[in-house]
Amino acid sequence: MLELAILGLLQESPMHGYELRKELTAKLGAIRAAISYGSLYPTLRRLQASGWITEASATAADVEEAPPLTSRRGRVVYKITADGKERFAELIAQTGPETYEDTGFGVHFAFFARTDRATRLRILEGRRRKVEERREGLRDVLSRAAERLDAYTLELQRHGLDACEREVRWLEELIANERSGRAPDDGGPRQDNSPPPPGQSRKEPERP
Amino acid sequence: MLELAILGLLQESPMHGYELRKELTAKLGAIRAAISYGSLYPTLRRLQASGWITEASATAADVEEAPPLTSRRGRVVYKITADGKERFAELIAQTGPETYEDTGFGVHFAFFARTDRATRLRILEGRRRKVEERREGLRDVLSRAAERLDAYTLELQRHGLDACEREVRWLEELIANERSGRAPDDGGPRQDNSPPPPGQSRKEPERP
DNA sequence: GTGGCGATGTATCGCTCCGATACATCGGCA
DNA sequence: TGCCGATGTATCGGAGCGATACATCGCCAC
Repeated sequence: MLELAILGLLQESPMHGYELRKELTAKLGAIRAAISYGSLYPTLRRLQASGWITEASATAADVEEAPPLTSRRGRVVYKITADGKERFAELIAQTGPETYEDTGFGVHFAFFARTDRATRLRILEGRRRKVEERREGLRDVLSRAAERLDAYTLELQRHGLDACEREVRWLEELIANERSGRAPDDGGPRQDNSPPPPGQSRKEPERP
Repeated sequence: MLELAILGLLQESPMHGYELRKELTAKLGAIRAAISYGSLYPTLRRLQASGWITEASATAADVEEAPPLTSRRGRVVYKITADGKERFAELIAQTGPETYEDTGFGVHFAFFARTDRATRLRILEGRRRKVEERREGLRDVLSRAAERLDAYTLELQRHGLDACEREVRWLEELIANERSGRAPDDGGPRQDNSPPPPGQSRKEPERP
């Protein structure tokens, strides 16, 4: 998942680790806590070994005349390669079981602007199915096993059930919007060729 | 976290691995997917090595007195020890940063019936703080960095923000109930000294 | 009766990711 | 001048997951 997110961000512009983490946090803040460096750096190394990204030290220009005695460690700027872009396209389009899990879904959704509509629909519907299953599981527990559980546990289940129901409704809306050709926050359908979907975004919405 | 959950469940009755997983799924279904055996068995081994639980093979004789749905199979039944109960009490009362994380909070909450009121309040307030911080982070992104993000990413943030606001409200209610001495789903206050939380539970609510 | 099949049951392996920790540089300001 | 918080790179141990393997049980179709 991290691999996908990193490739997606580097596609927008080259970055060094610290920056990458901040952008990652901003983009994925809704679905997970800040990424750990213990995940980030090893993943960057792996991506580099696979040839999806390259390293371009920023020291040369920055420090050129005064790097002397102290072991000045330059920032390492990572840049996506052509292979990396291919890899991203492959990852973003392929859907497996974990695509519908909380984190997996969130990451895929965060890059929907770079995903084609058919894939978007597939993912939204897969996620809906997943959340519906979870919802049914919670309903079962609440109706069939309620007497075995204490009041706090039941309250937890109720809260979880509520969250599931809300998410399903949210997904239904998104699916309906996709089918009718609207962007997530547009007010209505578009049948003309005016400024495409993005609402207030300055990023290109569909195939970049 | 798994350690705490297993000790908590085994406190109610001895169980074998498969059963434990099912109970775990029922109890924690609202906060996490089914536990993996790749986590469960190694943890059981660790708990056993530490002396918190003991292994009691359920063969012939055992099965006859407790004949649920199973038969005489080479199952391994785990049972909590006195040390294990102490360990559980220690874990359930101690709060660290991860106590307020999604999973950590959920597990602690699921055993609130075995937690004293002061600790319950501490945890609920810590969690509220955590979720509020998350909420502020999302608001910041939505107000300050909105133009940098595409419509889908923004929609994700909005949905996350909504979930945060809801959870804070939920926590406020729970905190108010705790302060006024009500169980999570009771209809009114209690000013006598009858058993604190249990609602309709048949389980003993406080120190067993 | 017997063959298959889904539920029950125990177990391991490789992997991803996290949290803690260490260390170094930078700009500002007291 | 000295301190501090933000920036920045990096590793280590461990928790938990998903895939996989394998064995037994109860039951129903053939």
